[in-house]
Amino acid sequence: MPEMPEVETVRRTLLPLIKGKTIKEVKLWYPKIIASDPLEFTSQLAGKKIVTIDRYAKYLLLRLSGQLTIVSHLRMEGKYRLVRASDPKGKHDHVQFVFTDGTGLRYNDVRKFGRMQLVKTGTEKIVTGISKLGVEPNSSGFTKAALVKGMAGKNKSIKNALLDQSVVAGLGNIYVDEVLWESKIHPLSMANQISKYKLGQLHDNINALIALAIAERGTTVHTYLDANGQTGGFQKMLRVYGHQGEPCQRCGTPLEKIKVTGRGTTYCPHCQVLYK
DNA sequence: CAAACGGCCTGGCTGC
DNA sequence: TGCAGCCAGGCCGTTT
Repeated sequence: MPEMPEVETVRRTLLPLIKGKTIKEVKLWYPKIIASDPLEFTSQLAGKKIVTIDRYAKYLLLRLSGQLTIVSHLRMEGKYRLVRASDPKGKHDHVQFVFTDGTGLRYNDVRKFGRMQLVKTGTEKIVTGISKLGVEPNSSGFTKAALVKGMAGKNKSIKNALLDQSVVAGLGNIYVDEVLWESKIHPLSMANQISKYKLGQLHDNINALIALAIAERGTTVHTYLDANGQTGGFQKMLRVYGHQGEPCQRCGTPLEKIKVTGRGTTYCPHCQVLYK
């Protein structure tokens, strides 16, 4: 499940594969992946060149000539890879950008959750999800004060508040569990009841964890691969996610797995403090 | 307005 | 072996 470190790794590995290439045509094998008008998507992209790739939180922004941007969200299992355009379509290949040099950028997504949308560059905020995003870890806007203020307005669990993207943008289920363990905060703690001091620690841990995960090229737990088909390396550093029943690495207490508003949540019942 | 919840999807796993 | 049922979970639209 790509979260911000995985999406950043995709951005870095994909860019050199496609930068400067010109789109000849777009094949939509499963049009529902396109959140904007599919016909307009294919017609507008013909003849456009890949200029660069940016990222905002978990969104990839493919910058094209003609002031166009493809906003792409991989959701759970979306993947990009470069192929020969004539290669047979795989079972879960849904979109192909055919380049003038005979190669093709394939979008593959087993669960079909991912979405792409074509917007005019600079108007990305018209995309529903982007309009509601808070600040990214390790960005200038992500200050301790911003985290404290954001959480003060959240009458829900810290787990839920970190997953909703409106205060901190880019964390998903894995890194939220990891950072709450690191910060010794129980996932069911109410976001607006956690002390300023504790939120300060959480802030520092979010920045450190995300930076480390990006340096490790993300986490592969189920099916995540970068644009070169490589796995990440952070999974070996996970402390709680996927380790339910094993002893906490700090205190030895068996880690527990619970549901927090429908999401699997692993934590240490002994050393993660409940604020309520 | 914020919070909660069902739906979207397929494959892997469990239990009968 | 077959198969129903559950789980994985980010985000969106709808309801509360």
